[in-house]
Amino acid sequence: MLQEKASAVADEGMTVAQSGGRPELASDSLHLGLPTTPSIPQNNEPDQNIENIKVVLHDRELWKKFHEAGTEMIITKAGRRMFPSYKVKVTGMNPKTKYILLTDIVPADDHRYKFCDNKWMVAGKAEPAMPGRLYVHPDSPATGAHWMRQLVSFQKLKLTNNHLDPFGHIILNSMHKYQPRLHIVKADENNAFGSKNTAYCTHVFHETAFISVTSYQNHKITQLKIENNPFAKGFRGSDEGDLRVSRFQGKDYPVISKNMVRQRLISSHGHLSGKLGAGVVSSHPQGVSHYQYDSGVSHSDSQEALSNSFPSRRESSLLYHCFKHRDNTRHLELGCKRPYLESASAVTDEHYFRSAPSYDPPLLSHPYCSEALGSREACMYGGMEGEAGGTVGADDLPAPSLNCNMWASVQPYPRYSMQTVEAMSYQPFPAHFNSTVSVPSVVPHHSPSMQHPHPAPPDLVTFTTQRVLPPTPSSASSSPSVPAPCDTAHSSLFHRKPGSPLRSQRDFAGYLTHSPTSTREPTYQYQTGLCSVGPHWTDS
DNA sequence: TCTCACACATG
DNA sequence: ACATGTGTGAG
Repeated sequence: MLQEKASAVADEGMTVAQSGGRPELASDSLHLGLPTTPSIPQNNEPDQNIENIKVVLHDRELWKKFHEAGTEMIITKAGRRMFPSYKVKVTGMNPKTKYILLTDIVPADDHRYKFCDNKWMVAGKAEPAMPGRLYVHPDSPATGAHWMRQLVSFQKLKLTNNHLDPFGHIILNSMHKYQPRLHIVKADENNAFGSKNTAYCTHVFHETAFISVTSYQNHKITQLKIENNPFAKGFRGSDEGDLRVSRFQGKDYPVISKNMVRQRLISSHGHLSGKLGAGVVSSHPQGVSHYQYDSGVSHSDSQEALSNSFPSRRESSLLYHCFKHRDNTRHLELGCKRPYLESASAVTDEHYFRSAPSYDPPLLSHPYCSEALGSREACMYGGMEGEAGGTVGADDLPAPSLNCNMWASVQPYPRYSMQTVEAMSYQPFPAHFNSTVSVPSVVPHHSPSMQHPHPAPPDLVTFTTQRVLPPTPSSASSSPSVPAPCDTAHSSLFHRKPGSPLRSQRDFAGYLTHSPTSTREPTYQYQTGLCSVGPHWTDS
């Protein structure tokens, strides 16, 4: 089950994310001695809790190795897991409070890349973002005690390049750079998302950024995968690093792959010196704080540690921000445990990526499906024929039986603004979401222009928050060439339907995304609701 | 660039 | 034994 031991976790270098208003370097030593806010009783101040949560990236050293070489993640039609897998150690939660942990993967910039001369180069403008989907950890919602008990693994999350993916996997464009993010949402029944005190935090470990590919480009990456991924053991050389016996095509003699040869020819080139961004922090009085941490890599010798084959703005730093939703509206129930949802990263228009070194739109609108399902099973999706035993989630859990469809959007915020979440308005999540609603067929992800927003579903949840300013302007801009933070983000949450075997995949064909909002609005809007999806994608 | 069947890996 | 996660290399 757990490949990793808790003890091992503690010792590994990890990037620590911590809130609380003070910036800290995410050095290995940090998370060990940090006191949790002493004066605050965890039981009384939920919002405080979320700020006290610390998250450490598991296996950070491995992530760093990949990062230094320019991490690549394979994306396939059927969905491919990430390796290294995304696992975190969480501390500082209120043991009794319930939280929902989820991840999403947002564009890291607005470029398309190509691998030339053994290095990644910008090859043009990015394709319109895919519908952003969220991967909700299958254990969600669960108590703080549960999450803190052991590593939280998102290893079952899968990436796909199929724009019409029916499995709920996270959809990405090949040859684009992405940044995984972790979101922790307080899901206490007394403070369900959307309620006055609901809060969530977003943690970003920059060493987990990667470029999606359909086949590995950099042989260094291939080797790292082979050397470290147990499933690729078969490709490991007996002793010689590069030699291996081909078991294919009946060959039984040592062979050297093309990649190896190519790689060797090009081999030596350090190139690129990544630069460690200084830890930067900024917080907003209103309750939103947005931190950027240094990776914890020593500034001295490892300047190049961060160098990696692809251009990157902020190497190895951790970005954290926490939002307190201060609205005074009703709240949603959080009873759904399902891994994938639409996220806030979908692109809306051409300006989308333009801005964003800190593409970190506050994402969530998280209307959870109603409670009808209390069990974990209930939340796993149905229609997972392709999935192993119905485990789509991170950890062997049964399929959900919910049928929810959500739609949400987030407005972009200015690049250098501080994050603030102010007003939120929201409407109750439709009850029928729980049941078996026929899901619309496909998302008309009218790519770029969101001019004509998808008609808002009758019942939708809308959160409007005030625009937030990114923490630091150029904070770690080691690469000026990579500009922009995402201006826009909108998210759509996807809910699977109950495990109805027959309807499975097809019915799911659509999740949706689409954001009606203009990129210039000063506020964010999160909307959720049922929506139908259009049949075509203009992918390109 | 991308897709597929394949041998071999985990669990 | 089975289901499923790997990179390969031809197409």
